[in-house]
Amino acid sequence: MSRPTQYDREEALQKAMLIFWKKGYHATSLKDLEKGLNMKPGSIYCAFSNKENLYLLALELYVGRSVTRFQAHMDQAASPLTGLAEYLRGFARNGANGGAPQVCMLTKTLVDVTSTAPEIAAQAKIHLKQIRQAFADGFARAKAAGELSEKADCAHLARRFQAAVTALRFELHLETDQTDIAALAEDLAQEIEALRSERPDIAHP
Amino acid sequence: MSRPTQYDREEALQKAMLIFWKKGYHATSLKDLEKGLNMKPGSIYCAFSNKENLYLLALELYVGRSVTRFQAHMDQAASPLTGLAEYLRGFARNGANGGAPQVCMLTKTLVDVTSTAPEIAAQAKIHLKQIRQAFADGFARAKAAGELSEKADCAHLARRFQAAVTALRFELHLETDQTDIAALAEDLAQEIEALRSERPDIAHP
DNA sequence: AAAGTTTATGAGCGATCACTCAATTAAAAA
DNA sequence: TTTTTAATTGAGTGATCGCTCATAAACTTT
Repeated sequence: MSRPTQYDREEALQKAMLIFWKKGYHATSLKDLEKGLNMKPGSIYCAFSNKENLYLLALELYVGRSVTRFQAHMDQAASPLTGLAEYLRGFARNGANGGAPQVCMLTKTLVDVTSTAPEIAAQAKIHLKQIRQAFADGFARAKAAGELSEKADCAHLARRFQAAVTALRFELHLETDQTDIAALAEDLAQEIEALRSERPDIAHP
Repeated sequence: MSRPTQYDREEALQKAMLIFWKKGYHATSLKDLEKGLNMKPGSIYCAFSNKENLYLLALELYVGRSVTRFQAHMDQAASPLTGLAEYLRGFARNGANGGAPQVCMLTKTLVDVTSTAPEIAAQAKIHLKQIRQAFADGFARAKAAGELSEKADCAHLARRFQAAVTALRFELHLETDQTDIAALAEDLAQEIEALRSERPDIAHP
């Protein structure tokens, strides 16, 4: 079976993700990665093929974690709709989810590479859709729990929710005052809670 | 007075802005600019000092136009609050303001350069604040017209409005279906109109 | 025309880019 | 131990990066 790898692939990938997330695709050089991963160029290419592929893998890791975190949050929420609203408030609390006060990596990717690396952009759009689907599932749960009107359009609400998340995370990126972010998050959270159906248990006509 | 310049400075600057806006700061090379402006490297540096300075000038041009366009829109609106709501709907209509279906250049800048070109990021934040102030002025006009409660916090509303614009323009960037963008814009516009005070002419207690 | 002044030119600067590959090293298998 | 197999290395690839500067060109003034 020959010589085993010296690095931990998962660990290297996670480091790469953080570097890419912080600096962006174009601004991150192989030198940055060599230093950050503590790997020589040859090893990086042996392990991850090339910069673009490494970036795609980093994106995948990012999305997987995001979805997992969101679902974990929803599972421990008092109710689906409350969970969604709280998810927005959460951005204002800890300084950010996972300790990284930044734009969503997918947003950053799409802004960075849409006109220069279309394949990466296409993949990022797919990932955004995955996350939006997770949000839609959350709204569907709220509907099933009678918190939303039967007529509520979950896909539509999910897009709006994602827009709110995007905007909030962009404010985090700007390092806007904590107070102002909290106020914005509170506004957006209340918009979600305002969707709560007044008649929680009416079946269709 | 010696040899006159061959190029039109304003025109060159506008072209540079469009190139930077499309590709971003890092991804735009001097070659791109040489081609786009039809100027040789020496001339570009003679006219605009360096890439960073040219970018800052392009940003300034962008912001000036954005503010002007917003104010022109507000001046011809039926009422301030209606104008604000219509401004959001406007993004869904023409495919974008000025024919450029993209993220706001300031958003793009901040995502692109915050961790790699701090001076540009700092300037972009100042510009964002300028625009937010223009939005706040719009809300102040609405308040003066009795469309908003006396207690309304214009600065706070302006930040929320700007967040809505950011999110909407990001959707434009994604080339989301026209229908979905229109639905999102309509939602956001209605949130603005929902602020309309039911008692338009009550002075303070 | 000649002198003076400013702009335009583009080959080329050193630095850095993403990336390669022949040589070396380290482990498992024989 | 020897052989086999794969991982690691890092100097070096050509391309491109932002940028410079000596020279040529175009205009006004004398």
